[in-house]
Amino acid sequence: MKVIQSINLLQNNIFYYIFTTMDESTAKAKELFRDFLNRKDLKKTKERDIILEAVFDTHDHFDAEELLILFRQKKIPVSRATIYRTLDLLVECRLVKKISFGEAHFRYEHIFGHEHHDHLICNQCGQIIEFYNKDLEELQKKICRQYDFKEQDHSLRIFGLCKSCQ
Amino acid sequence: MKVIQSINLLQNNIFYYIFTTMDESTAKAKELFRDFLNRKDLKKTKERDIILEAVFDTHDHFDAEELLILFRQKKIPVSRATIYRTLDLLVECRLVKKISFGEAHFRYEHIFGHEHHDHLICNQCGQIIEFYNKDLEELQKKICRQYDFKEQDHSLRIFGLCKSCQ
DNA sequence: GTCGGTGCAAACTATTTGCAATCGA
DNA sequence: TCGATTGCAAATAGTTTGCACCGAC
Repeated sequence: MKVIQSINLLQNNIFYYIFTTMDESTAKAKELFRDFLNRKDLKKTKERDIILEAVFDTHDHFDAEELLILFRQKKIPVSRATIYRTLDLLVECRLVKKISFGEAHFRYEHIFGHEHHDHLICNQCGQIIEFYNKDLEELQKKICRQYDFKEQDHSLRIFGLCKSCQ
Repeated sequence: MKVIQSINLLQNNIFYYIFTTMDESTAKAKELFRDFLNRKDLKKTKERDIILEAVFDTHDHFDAEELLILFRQKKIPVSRATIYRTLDLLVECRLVKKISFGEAHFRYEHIFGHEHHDHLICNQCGQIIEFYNKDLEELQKKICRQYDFKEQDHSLRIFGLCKSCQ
């Protein structure tokens, strides 16, 4: 199911009409984000809306700069500072995950509508392969019990060479 | 077995004599580092020696700034730039591992004389618990085979609450 | 109207780099 | 000797922050 949706931006007396199709999980994420903002007495702004949509449109591990470039290309006026501030909020309400792939900066991925997964990272071409393994999850739970540790999140990254780079 | 060892530093016409005890694994690491430097036609300098020792003295996950502070306290003249440059070399020759615990900077740990291990990280007090699980290693190998992926390294971090913070 | 939000530029943190002086082989 | 290494300070990359203005409720 797709939902047709429009955003109106008024800037320098020019209206920007942006029509996008929004899938169900984006719609659900929006709802959750709205609830989160309400709970925290924060305001719903068009910038936060735009960023959430861009994040859920990207089925990839993006960084803050990439979002900024995307917005500039599309002539959508959202500043770098707002991107960082909004990503923090999205991480706080657990719609987005902040991850480090061993680079000098952070990447993000949306997690709503996605199963938890881990990553295989190719040291040669940089390709990132997502995988999920049930046994692995079980084993980690077992390890946490051993150490009396209450797990909240985890991240397994396997670095090496992908099939085509070997 | 401990080895008594001395380093002489000549700086501003003052000799600094630093006597340290060096355990076997540090001695072995030094040897490996020396070989690495030889292979690469790089020079053995007192700074590189000092940094290697400090790294192997620390049984913890330190960062570059902590090393610098340590050297300043002990009045050992080694610059920040040299610390970063030498850590890169130690990572390259696989005596040291560069890890990210989700902070804005990197940490390092020496790996020689240590079994591979993974980390439980307490979100409350910041404590880092190291663990090793054989089944986990096996399972990861199996996953790599599934994806035709040649593993070179991996890192599993489980974030949550340690026993005393729950 | 009242705060909270935004954009901008400046600040800040971690890290890297250019360069002249110094040092190791 | 001669190129590699060092320390310094400046540059860079990523991110955060102060502040004046703007906008959601």
